[in-house]
Amino acid sequence: MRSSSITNTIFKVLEGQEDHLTAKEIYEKVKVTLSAVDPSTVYRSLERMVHQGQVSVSDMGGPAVVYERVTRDPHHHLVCEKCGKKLTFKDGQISDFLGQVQKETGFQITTNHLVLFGVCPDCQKKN
Amino acid sequence: MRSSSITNTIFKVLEGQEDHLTAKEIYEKVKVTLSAVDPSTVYRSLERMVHQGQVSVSDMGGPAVVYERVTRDPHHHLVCEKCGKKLTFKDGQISDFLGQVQKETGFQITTNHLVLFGVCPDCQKKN
DNA sequence: ATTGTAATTGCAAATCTTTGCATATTATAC
DNA sequence: GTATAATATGCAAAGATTTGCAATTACAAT
Repeated sequence: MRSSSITNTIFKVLEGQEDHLTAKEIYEKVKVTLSAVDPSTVYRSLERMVHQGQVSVSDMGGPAVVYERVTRDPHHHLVCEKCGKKLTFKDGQISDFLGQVQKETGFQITTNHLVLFGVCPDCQKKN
Repeated sequence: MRSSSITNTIFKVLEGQEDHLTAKEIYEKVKVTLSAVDPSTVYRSLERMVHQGQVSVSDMGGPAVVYERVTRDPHHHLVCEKCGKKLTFKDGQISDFLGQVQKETGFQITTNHLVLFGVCPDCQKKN
């Protein structure tokens, strides 16, 4: 596997960021360092990194899917549809569930960043 | 809630279809009936229908997210990353899991069409 | 029926993302 | 090191999706 300059720049952008970023946001931030970079290059690099499992892509209910660096410490989210509040799960319970699915289906599960949607307690009260 | 002509046409398109459809595919099919319809209208209607819980939207690993009519009989998928093979779960085990999440978090879970990714047994052997 | 209000639609333009192709870069084998 | 093959990049163009705004349509209350 070759290591390209853009790949490294994308990694840095993702690491320097607490939140998840959309493809366009990543392109904007990469452009600060590599001002001549073409959007298509960033989009293609992201696609490659997702395919290689270095980066996860998820629909978090926002206007576009978001990307995040995959780490050794998987986590998952529960997002409130009404107010956007985000809960983060540690992997424990989720991976038990995924392990069970794996056992029953024979599939080797690769999902590493699950996003569930719901309505949080506060928003439930408001109805 | 008012019922628009486009909403009904989209429902018919989704019902007459076994598979999941992308927004663009839905637009193409709606245009057969309503030839003058604007793409933006279809995209906005889909967004509305998702927001109202009539339609689910999921990333199934394809080039774009896909839409499906929500029914009383929820189901979920396990998709092979390598060959695209799709397994369909009945709601049983998944809803147990979601129920548990609901109990632990207080969130009322609205996720009605979960998609997990993995590598199927056949593709595992090929490595 | 008429009026007032809110939701829906079409149009045009903007924005975001993808694709085809030629060039450049990197890795591999000799 | 040189040749060869594979991968990555930029550019331009095409395609998909979103947005702003004005006009239309549906609904509710009178």
